[in-house]
Amino acid sequence: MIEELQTADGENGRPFSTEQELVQRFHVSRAPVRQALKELADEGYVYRERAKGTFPVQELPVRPPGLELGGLVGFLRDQGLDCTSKIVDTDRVLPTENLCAILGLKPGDHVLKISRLILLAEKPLVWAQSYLSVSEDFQPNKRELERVDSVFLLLGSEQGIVISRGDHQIYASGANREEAELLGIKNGDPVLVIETKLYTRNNRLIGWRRAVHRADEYKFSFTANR
Amino acid sequence: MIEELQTADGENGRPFSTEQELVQRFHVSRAPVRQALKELADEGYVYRERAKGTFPVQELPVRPPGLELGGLVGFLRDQGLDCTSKIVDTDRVLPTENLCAILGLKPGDHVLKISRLILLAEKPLVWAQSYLSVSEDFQPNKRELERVDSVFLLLGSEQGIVISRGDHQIYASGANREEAELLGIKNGDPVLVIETKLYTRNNRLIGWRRAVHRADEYKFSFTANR
DNA sequence: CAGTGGTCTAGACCACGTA
DNA sequence: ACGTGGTCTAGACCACTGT
Repeated sequence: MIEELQTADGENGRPFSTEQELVQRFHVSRAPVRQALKELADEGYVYRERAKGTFPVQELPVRPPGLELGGLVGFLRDQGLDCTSKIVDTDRVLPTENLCAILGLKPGDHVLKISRLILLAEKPLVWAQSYLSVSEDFQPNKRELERVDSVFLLLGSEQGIVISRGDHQIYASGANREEAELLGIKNGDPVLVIETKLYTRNNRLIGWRRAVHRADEYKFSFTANR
Repeated sequence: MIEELQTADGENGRPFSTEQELVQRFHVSRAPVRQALKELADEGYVYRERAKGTFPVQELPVRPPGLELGGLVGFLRDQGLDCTSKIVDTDRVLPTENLCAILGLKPGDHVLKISRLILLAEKPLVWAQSYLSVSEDFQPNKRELERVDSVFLLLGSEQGIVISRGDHQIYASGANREEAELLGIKNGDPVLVIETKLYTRNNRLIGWRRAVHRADEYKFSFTANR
């Protein structure tokens, strides 16, 4: 029902449309109409006011990127940008003490490390390192990883593990030597760091990700409602 | 109904609770139960799988801050932190050319400028400048602004204007002279900048905000589902 | 197969703005 | 007084998962 409503409301567009009208127009009961309107409201296409009505939100030109987990390359490419990614390194490694603490691992546990450089027009944009606490038989090679552009998709299809939530920390910092070298900037230049704890649907902490972004030319955009 | 469910599900807690059980336990029909469960799922307290059941998400200790619009001081204070704010400056001003373009203003229109410094334990943490395209009769003084900790609350109570959405851009940069001075850091030190376009419920672009955060000691945290 | 959540019907009453 | 969205009742059928 929601799909029909989206198109239909796009057509007649601006003025408004009450639940009653939609019930009659689509010959359905009130429940699906309400659900559809609820979803449209949640997504920011309309806003609703009790006793007043439902009003379309005007001129939302493009849907903002939002905060996808591990879909940056695909997103940028969808925008028509020349975005590629290159696996710097991937291996099963012993986590550092710090990482053990974050992920609650025992010393001796191994994690899958994936270090990836995302390039925009051949120029380094982001250096992302993911550490995943997953079974040993999930060890994709470089070629596979570069093909899918995100480990998380592979995790879903091969292991049935869905990353459903991320706790993000964003901060600015100065690039250290390694970061500067990979990103092609100078030591101490400002960088934007996003660190994310990754959770599955049942809230199991399954990994951690650290993404270092070039400060110039990169702005991280998203929309927050409410 | 949702409130009862939250407490009730907190009690019996871990195992699970089907819609049917809740219907019987609370002597209500399925609709409100479903709505309540939907909300709990949206907020990340439970996750639901078709034909399997509803499962509580384990150990969500504190609700993450999220991206409140203009509630930072209050939020930090709620955490028990010594957070205060100081109005650096407030006035009706002529927007710069750049700001005119962003807000779609005509030259000659005035905007309300509010420059505020947020301090954590007496030390500068964030410098936030808000520019609001609002009626002339809304001109709160410094005292009022410092009392409420956010212009947005005043906007709601005095003008009935609700800020319901923000388009954020986050990036790292080096502090310029003015920023460095206000934040007590050195010129060129990394800072985290959050620029936000502010929208009302009917999607009218009503203002713009630029917040410059000290890079050290400050991490911007939030949670993204899906 | 029985049980789950996802969707739907066809009603009902309420709180709240607008006129 | 009327129309709006918010909430609720009491049913129904379906797709899917587990046994």
